[in-house]
Amino acid sequence: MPRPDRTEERRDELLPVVAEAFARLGYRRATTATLAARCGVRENVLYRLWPDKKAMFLASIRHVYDRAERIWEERAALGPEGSTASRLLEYESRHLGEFGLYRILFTGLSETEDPEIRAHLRDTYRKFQRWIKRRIEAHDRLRGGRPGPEAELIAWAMVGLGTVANVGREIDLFPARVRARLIADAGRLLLEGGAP
Amino acid sequence: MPRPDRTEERRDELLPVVAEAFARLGYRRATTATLAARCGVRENVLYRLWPDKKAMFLASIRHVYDRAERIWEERAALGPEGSTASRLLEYESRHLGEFGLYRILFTGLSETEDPEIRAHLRDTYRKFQRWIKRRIEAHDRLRGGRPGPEAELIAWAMVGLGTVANVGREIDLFPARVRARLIADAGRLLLEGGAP
DNA sequence: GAGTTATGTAAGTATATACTTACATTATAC
DNA sequence: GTATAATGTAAGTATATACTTACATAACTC
Repeated sequence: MPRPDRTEERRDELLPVVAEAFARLGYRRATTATLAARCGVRENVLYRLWPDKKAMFLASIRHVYDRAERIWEERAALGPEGSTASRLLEYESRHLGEFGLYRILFTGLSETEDPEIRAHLRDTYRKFQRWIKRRIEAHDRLRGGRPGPEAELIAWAMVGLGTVANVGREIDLFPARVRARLIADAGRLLLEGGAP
Repeated sequence: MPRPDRTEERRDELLPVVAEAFARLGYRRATTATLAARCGVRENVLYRLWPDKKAMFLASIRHVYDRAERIWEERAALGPEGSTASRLLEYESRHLGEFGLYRILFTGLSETEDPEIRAHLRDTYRKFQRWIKRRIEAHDRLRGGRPGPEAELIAWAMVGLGTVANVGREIDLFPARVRARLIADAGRLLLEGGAP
């Protein structure tokens, strides 16, 4: 009898490394050679786990999103539901984008001509926004109706806020202090709709 | 005597085409071959106008930003100073990112390991934010103090709003109607600080 | 231990891509 | 018209990159 197939486990081991490389380098610059090197294996090992580079990238996006969401869920569970939204804002203002979610979504945006990548990005952005939206709605239910645009739009604006904050960190647009206030203050304005 | 040097004029003729290609395809996918083809010339003609591909890209960023700013200035000049900010919001909600500014900045973000590109992106984002900030301040002066975060932060949040709106258009995250409301409603909330 | 298949190693291939070179052609000043 | 340098054409080069193939080795079941 042959030795057992550990393909599944091997994928789970290597995917975080691959995802990190994609997030750091971007889709194009993360060559299969560098991916393999970072994993400490040869290229063909990766090709036994995924059919091609694109599949590695799509799996990476999924992985990074799932991990980020898991962390948020954990943070959310730490306090009462109604304050989840503001606590996450506070949390994000400190640990901004440390899961590489923004980064990997960004690099994907240069590949939007590929329909599969495009569809995958769309799904992920939508999941992201829906997650935020649900927290805003919970916040509204407990705090009373929020004046101003509905949660749908505010959630998208929050995605934008996180995005610019991450770009800012990426290329040193502003000091960390400004970044934290950006998330916290502008975020609160969006969340509370200008109410005191 | 030799024929006169038209290098300068040639650059001005080809730069819009090159910039468009970079904005559409991204830095990596815009190969020198495609750039030349779109310009209707051979590659070496481009290399006589710019030392390398990176220089073409940097010039393109400059070009796209300058053109976008010129358009905004024209729109701004159409009405009283204090309402410039809201009029531009309204304008942007309609003609969103038609100058490719967001697009070309985005593609550049995958190349931030190159110090020159990084510095150039930083400069451009800052110019962009400062321009918006000045309009917000003018708006504040005429409408009376705005409650909430200072113009500095709001201007960055606006950049984020524009960014997410453009990403949304790029990969069909939401229908055009939602996009317009996103810019208009969330934009107004940021601008007015929740005041009626 | 033998048979079987997963796993690792090393090298190879076809293509794409940034950039160059050699040379013919053209437009201008005199 | 002619000298001169700019401009256009065509091909070439060195390298990088996604993906493959051939083969040795290791681990598991019986």
